[in-house]
Amino acid sequence: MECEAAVQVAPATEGPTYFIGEVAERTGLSLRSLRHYEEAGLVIPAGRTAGGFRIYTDDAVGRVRVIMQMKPLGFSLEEMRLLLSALDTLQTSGADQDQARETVALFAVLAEERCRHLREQLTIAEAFSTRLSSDIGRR
Amino acid sequence: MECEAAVQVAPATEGPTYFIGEVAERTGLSLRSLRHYEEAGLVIPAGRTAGGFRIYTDDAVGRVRVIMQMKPLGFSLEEMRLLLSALDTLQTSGADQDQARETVALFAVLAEERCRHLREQLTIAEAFSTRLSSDIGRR
DNA sequence: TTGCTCCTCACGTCACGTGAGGTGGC
DNA sequence: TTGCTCCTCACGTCACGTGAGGTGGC
Repeated sequence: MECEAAVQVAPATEGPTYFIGEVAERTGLSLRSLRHYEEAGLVIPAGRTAGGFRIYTDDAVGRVRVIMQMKPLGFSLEEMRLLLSALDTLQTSGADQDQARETVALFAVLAEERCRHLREQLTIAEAFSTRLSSDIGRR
Repeated sequence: MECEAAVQVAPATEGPTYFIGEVAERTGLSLRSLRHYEEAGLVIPAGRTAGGFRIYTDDAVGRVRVIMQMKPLGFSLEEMRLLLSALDTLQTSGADQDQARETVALFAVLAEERCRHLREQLTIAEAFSTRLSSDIGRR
């Protein structure tokens, strides 16, 4: 086997670290989803062990929670990536603050739209549920 | 080309008939979705023209509307097929009335569960939307 | 050393989207 | 006859699920 650059990265941040299974347990997601989120550039582990095990920090868990909040609103992983990136920029007080603020503002508008849509769907769903119940009773 | 049994089926039921485009317009679905629902056994056209055009009746439009109500609740097409079939049985007063009623009752329970879940998701989504708005304001 | 956890492919699935190339309806 | 609508493949996409075969962590 070639030396696949199994770099052991000591996480620069302090605090507890987790293997993928612990993150899955804390969030209720599958291992596959977490790996898929890494592939999509959404939740990158802070490092890897010498053996290749993903090392996550609390920051990663926080990002997963944002993803789980965006899911019901029907955002794509690519959209989530954009928002998470913008939120990062706002937090780290780096460059492109204005750009990031604009992106977050855009998502705030989108989120409200989707909330309205979700409320409509709930109304439809409740009507459907009621209809089914009455269908049973009818003879 | 072999005689592919291009059977011209005069719809037995009375009332207006539609080509697929008209059904799409009335329901807001794509042509592809309607064809997919036929493949899945959900919405079968009442017949075909000699040239192979799908002929839909108002009954089909009704079935599509049920599908669109079930969508927000996250039911699979297979589940929708089961429910539509059971509702058909209840309406046509044919055999297996009890079985059909049981199926509808099951779906009524599932629908209520899903409604609760949808309400939870809405709550989460609204909290997320609020958070985004406050993130913009913060400096 | 034994298990349990983790790893990377890589194909499968569900509900369609999206052309390509051809033909019917009025 | 001209257009617009419809037809059937058939491959693509998105967000993962699901093994297969192998190895790390304690």
